[in-house]
Amino acid sequence: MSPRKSVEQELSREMIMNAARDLFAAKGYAHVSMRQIAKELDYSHGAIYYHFKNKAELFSALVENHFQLLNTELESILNIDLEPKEKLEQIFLGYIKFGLTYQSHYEIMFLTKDEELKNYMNQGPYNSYEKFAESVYSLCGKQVSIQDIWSVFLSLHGFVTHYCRAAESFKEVEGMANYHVKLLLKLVV
Amino acid sequence: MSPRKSVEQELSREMIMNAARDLFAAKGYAHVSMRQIAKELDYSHGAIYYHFKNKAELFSALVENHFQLLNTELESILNIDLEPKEKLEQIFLGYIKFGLTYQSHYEIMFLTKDEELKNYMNQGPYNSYEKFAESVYSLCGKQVSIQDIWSVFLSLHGFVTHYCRAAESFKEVEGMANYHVKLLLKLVV
DNA sequence: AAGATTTATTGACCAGTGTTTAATTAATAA
DNA sequence: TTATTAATTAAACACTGGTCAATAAATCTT
Repeated sequence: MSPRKSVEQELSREMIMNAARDLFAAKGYAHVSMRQIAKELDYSHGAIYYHFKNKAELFSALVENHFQLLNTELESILNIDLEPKEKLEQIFLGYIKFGLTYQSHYEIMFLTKDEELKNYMNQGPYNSYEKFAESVYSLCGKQVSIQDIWSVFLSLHGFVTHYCRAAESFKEVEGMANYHVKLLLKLVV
Repeated sequence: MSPRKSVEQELSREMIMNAARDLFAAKGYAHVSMRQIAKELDYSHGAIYYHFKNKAELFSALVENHFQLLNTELESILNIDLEPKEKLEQIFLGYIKFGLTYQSHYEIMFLTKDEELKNYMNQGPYNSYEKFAESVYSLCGKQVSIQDIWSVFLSLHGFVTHYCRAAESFKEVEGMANYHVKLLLKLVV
């Protein structure tokens, strides 16, 4: 029996999450096994259960993380010193950039179909949208309706979703993204 | 051993596809087994293999079907006697309606992540988009660019995708759909 | 009615799954 | 140095999955 290996860095929740994230994103929740994740890390699959109760909990820890990241990104754009309209544009673009830069995250956050997982999801999507909507609302003055914001959000979501499925990087579609954003901007200002 | 049952209607490709469609849509490709499909039909799992080579082939037969249906729907809207602008609106709305009425189909057509399945997909999505884009182009005159059409398509796609994931019926979101469509219409006329 | 053909059932195979458990070892504290 | 604790492993359990060969029944053909 091969003994517990002596390593400088023990297995950690973070290491597991990093490995799991990529796998989940690439193949989807159902197609990734605990054994695969463990293999990626060069540990035995049982080891993961020391750090996470089960597969679903590991997954939901990822989701939690990703929504935080999105919120941070949006927040930081909000803090840049720009004209409202410019800022709005950057928010739109920032949303797309986030989605396509962290496709793995985005898939997990918004494109998960699995019923079992939905039970593990919390307020994440709702909170992130709230933040987005409030930002947009405050940047456009009053002449924009809640519905308009929602429509714009869905339109951005459509862009990200499509290119996520095609697995294209943000760089590859940056031109298109700029165009899309400029077009949508017309709807709210 | 229970004998082969005598029925007035033998198992057919169509019957299998009908059962499979709903299951695939509800749970996704990976979560549906040949045994489940068979159970739904009250046949043994082996029977399906007489009609389809394997699971992937059954799935791709569905996809083929669904794109045809979408094309037919768009075609029939095109043939209604309406003002260009009205027609355009109906096309947009028709797309959403299709997506949410046949959520099963839509999932399979545009939201399938599975790599294995992608190999089985043909020109379906491309052809359907072509039809959509040409219709839009011809209905708006020349002042609309290819890029604009693509952006609008992605925006419709975003709407459908979101409500597909939430599993809401077209009736439930019809008001929202109308609003979304009217908004997008501003971008092309 | 007999035989040939088509369609279904069964059961087995093998590969894979999430999870739990009992060892077992490495690191740490006393 | 020893005892203790934390981390890891291998093995087992109890499944589910797709696929297919053997077999049987129903139907069609003659």
